[in-house]
Amino acid sequence: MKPHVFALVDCNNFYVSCERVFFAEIRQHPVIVLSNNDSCVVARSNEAKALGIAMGMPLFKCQRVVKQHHVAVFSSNYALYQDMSDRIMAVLSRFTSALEIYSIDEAWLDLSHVPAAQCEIYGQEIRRCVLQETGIPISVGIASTKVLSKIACELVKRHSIFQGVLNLFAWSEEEVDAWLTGIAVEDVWGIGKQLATKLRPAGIVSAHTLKQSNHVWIRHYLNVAAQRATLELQGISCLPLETRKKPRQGIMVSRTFGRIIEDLHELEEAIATYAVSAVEKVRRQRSLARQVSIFIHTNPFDRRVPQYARSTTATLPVASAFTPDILDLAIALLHTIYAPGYHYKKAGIFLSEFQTQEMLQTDLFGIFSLERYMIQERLMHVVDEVNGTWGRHTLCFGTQGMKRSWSIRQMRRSQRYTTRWNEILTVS
DNA sequence: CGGCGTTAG
DNA sequence: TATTCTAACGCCG
Repeated sequence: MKPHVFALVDCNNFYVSCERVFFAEIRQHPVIVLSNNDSCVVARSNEAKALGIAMGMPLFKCQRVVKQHHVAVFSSNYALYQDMSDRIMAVLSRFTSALEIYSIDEAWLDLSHVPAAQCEIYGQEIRRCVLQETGIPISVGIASTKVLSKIACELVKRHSIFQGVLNLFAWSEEEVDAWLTGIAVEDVWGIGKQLATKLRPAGIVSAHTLKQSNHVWIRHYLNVAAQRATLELQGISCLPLETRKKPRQGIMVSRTFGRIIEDLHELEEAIATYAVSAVEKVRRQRSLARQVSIFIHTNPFDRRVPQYARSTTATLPVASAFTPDILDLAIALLHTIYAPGYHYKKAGIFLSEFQTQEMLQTDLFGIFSLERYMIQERLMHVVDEVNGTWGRHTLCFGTQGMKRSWSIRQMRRSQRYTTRWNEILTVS
C-alpha cells in the first residue's frame, strides 16, 4: 500500500493577512485583530508577536505597547475572513481530489498522487497560486501523517529558510529526529499544557522523546489522544483525512454583551437574537433540533457585584427547525431562570439532539401534520433567502428588538469588502 | 448517560 | 472601563 501523503496548508496570521490584503499601508507594520467587543487579541502579525503581545491578551493589558509602537488595531470582521477562506479553499481544491477543511484558516490535502520528490515544488505552486489569487500567504507542511505535517508546518513558520514549504519526505529519519528534538512536547498537536505537565516528570519533553516512548504505556499513563500522537510521530497514520463534512452535533450561539443588562425584556431580545441565529445554522446543515438549552450569567471577573449564573434545558416533543418553535421555548426557559437585580453580562443558547430532515419525514407520518411542517419549512426557506440576499437583519422576529443597544461593540471593524456591494474597495 | 476537563483554532 | 467564541472527544462516576 502506498504511504499517505498529507499536506497541511495553514494561512499565516490569517485575520491579520486578510486585513492587509485591503490595506496596503499596514503590510510592514505591527497589526492585531480583536475578539468581540474589542476585548481580546485573537490575531497578531509577526511584528506584533515580536512586541510581546500575547494571544488572548485583553487589549487593556497591552494598550501601552499598542500606542507606543503604533500597532494597527482591527475589530474582527468575520464576514470578510469567511469569504477569504472560501476563496482559498476553492484554490486548494484544484490541487487535490481530497480536501479536508479543518478550520477557517487550515486545510489538509491528500497529495498521494504526487511523487515524493515532486512534493516540494508542488507545494510551492500551491503557495504561489493562493498568494496570487487571494493575497494571503500560507505555509505548507508535507509528511506521512497529520501530526508530522503539523510539525512540518510549524517549522516552516519558525524558519524562513524553508520559504513557506517543508516536505519531510525529503529528509532522512535522523534529520527529522534532529528537528523533532527542537519541538517542545506541548507543541505536538493533541498534547496540551496538562498532558505536557504529566509527561515532563517521565523525561518526555520534546516531540523526539515522545516519539521514542512506548505508545501502549502512553495510552495507560495518559489517554488515547496522546497514544495517537505518539504513533503519528513514528510515522504510523491514525488520523485519516476526513473529507466528508459531518453535521455539527450541537450548535451554540452566545455573546458577551456590549454593556450590562438588568432588564428581563432586554435579555429576551438577546436570547431571541441568538436563538434565531442558532436555528439558521441548524437549517443550513439540514438538521432539526430536539433539545434547547439556554444560559445567562453575570460578569465573573467583576468581584464588586453579586454573581448569578443559571442554565436550563428542555426537549421539544418533535424536533424542529422552525424558528418560532425554538424561540418560544427559549423565551419560556429564560423566564424560569431570570432573577431580577443582577448585572447580566453574557447569555447563550445551545441546540442539540439533531435529526436529519429526511429522517424526520419518514418518522413523522401519523404523528403530526406533514402539511403544516412543509408550510413551515417553505416559510423558513424564504426568510433565509431574503436575509441571505439583503443582509442578516432584513427579516427579524419582533422579540429580537429593534435597537439592540446591548449588542457587541466594534469600534474598528474594516469594510466587508468582498460581501457587501456598498462596502466594496474603491480605488482613487 | 451526564457532567466535567482538555484540546484546538 | 475593560478578560472571545465554538466544537469535539475522552474519562469518570
